[in-house]
Amino acid sequence: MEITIDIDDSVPLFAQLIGQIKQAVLCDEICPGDALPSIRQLANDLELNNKTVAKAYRLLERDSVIQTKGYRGTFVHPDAKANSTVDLNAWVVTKLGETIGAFRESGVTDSEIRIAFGDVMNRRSS
Amino acid sequence: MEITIDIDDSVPLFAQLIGQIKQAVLCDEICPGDALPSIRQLANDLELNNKTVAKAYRLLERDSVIQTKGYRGTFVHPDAKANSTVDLNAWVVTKLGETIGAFRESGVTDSEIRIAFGDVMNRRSS
DNA sequence: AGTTGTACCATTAGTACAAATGGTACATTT
DNA sequence: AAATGTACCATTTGTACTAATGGTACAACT
Repeated sequence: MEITIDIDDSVPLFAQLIGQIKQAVLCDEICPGDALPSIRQLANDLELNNKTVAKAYRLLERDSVIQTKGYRGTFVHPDAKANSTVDLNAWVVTKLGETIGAFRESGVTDSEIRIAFGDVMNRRSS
Repeated sequence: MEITIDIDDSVPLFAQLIGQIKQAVLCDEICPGDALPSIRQLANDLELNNKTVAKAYRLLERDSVIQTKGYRGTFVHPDAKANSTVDLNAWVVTKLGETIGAFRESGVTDSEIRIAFGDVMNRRSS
């Protein structure tokens, strides 16, 4: 499995990582059960910070593309192939687009939408 | 009708204006058909910039609280009282809260929600 | 002992936007 | 001529977030 990171790309590093690992799963370069390099090791190979790789792994595990088994390492999830095609973000964008579209048609200002968005995001996290 | 603007308030100046005019409508201090001070005049009285007052008037007209009749001036909308209680922003916050709540329950990161939000907002404005 | 994922502490640089200000100009009515 | 709402040009200040970096520490396994 070859992973290439382009620092000059506008796509965030952790996002590039996620994309390439998903791609590798879809192309059968890595199969369910296969072990993935450890966070520290991959970070070292790609000359990235541990946190950057850890962030990618965290997101990949949430999407059930990989499975972390504590001290035993990280492995490709059994349903990785199916879950790599399911783009959670695409669903969020679509759903959010519908909602915001309705606002705009009602004459709500983009500025007001942004403010409301900020309120909603801050109220629940505190 | 007395309007008080507090520069030190965290509430934006134009928002204070909107709130106070709506309040004046609800309290019958100003009634449908009444003339409102012109943008320039009100800005002068309150020591605000023309644009700030114009912004408030623009939003108030969108909400059908006031009615601008070009060169003849600005007047209180016939349905002002009803429209002053309808808070468009509250509806936006509620609806947006439901949508975002669903995202969060699906494990979507706040960060990802923000990114998706940014994508949606930029798609149509450009 | 060494490695695993993970959780805290923190800072830096960059981006994006809100809010407000300022000036100029227009068409149209009184 | 004066006033109306409106539209465009622009800048400044402050905030808030992202992305990435760095360091330290933990419990549990090999």
